[in-house]
Amino acid sequence: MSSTLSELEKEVIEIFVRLAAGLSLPRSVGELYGLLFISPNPLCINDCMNKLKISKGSTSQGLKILRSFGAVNPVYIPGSRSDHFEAESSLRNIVTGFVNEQVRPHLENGKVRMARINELIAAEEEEERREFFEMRIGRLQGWQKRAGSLLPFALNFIKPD
Amino acid sequence: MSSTLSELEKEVIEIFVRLAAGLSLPRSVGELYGLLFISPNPLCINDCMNKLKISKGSTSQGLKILRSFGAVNPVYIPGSRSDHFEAESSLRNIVTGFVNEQVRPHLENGKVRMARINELIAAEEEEERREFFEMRIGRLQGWQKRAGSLLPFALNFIKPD
DNA sequence: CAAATCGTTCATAAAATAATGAACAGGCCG
DNA sequence: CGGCCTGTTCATTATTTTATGAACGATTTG
Repeated sequence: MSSTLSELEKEVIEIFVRLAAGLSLPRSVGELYGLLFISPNPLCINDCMNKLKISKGSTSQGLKILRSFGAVNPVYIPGSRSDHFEAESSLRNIVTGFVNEQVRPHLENGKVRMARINELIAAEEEEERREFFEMRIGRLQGWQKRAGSLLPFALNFIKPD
Repeated sequence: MSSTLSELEKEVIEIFVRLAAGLSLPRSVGELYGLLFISPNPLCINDCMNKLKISKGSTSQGLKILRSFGAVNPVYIPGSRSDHFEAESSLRNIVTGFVNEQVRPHLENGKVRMARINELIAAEEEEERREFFEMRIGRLQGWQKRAGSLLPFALNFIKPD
């Protein structure tokens, strides 16, 4: 297997590097996914680090992250001692994994905070101010709820592939 | 006007600080929006920097970013020489602005790249490899298109408030 | 069992990002 | 005009994030 990147590989990897940046994931994570996405065969850690010229640590860490939301799957290769990986190619699976891992926790956390905020508002003496606060926080809660309901909807929109 | 943050303010600001982190925007941007969101009156740069205890530079920069996608609007205050700002409270306006500024450019860019990638694939001699590449890139384009059509749809889902 | 292979972890180095505050430009008022 | 107030910019500093690679435990091989 060639240890340098083809033009095609470079181009595809760049797409995912940019995507990773947009999601504020480390660049190496984008590189790894891009490489695996366009690779006809599953690759092991050594293949990845050689082709991408990144360190073993980054490779191990990056694949761990990718596995954590199911963007990459381990593949058993008979006769090889190393773990191999291939890119999960179902967008839906990846997005679902990503949302569950990285997005939902924040939404949950927000809900908890709201309880405290509502208490604080109730304690406001001056009526006009209290009403303003209630209005704004009401809106905030509306957003939260809407985000919560948009999510499953969006996931559904990404039909089963 | 008090120059220290009330409990309520702190709590609300924290919500937006976290949100900003999620969008990988500077913390100061979250602080500023949170402060304005819960403020009954428009605030000027000096108000903001005093209450948040951040530098003039950060304040100026942060408000610039917030204005860039319409999360904050300038308000004319008769008799004051400083610009004042209030939070835009229409989620839809903010999300639309944010998507147009920070998301769409990436999608566009991706489309451009695809042209080059398709050329590269066409040049692949070995049939089996070429077919694999076509399959994967086809999928990639499917994602792109879907992301493009999900966006306006999601914006619409956020009804006019 | 000794040597080699594999993968992870973690202290450290390097790089990227954000905050600071002084310098500056423009406007306003006396 | 000259001092004063506003807000922006940008070089520098501080902070945070990411990458590196050596050390390690686990596993396999001969």
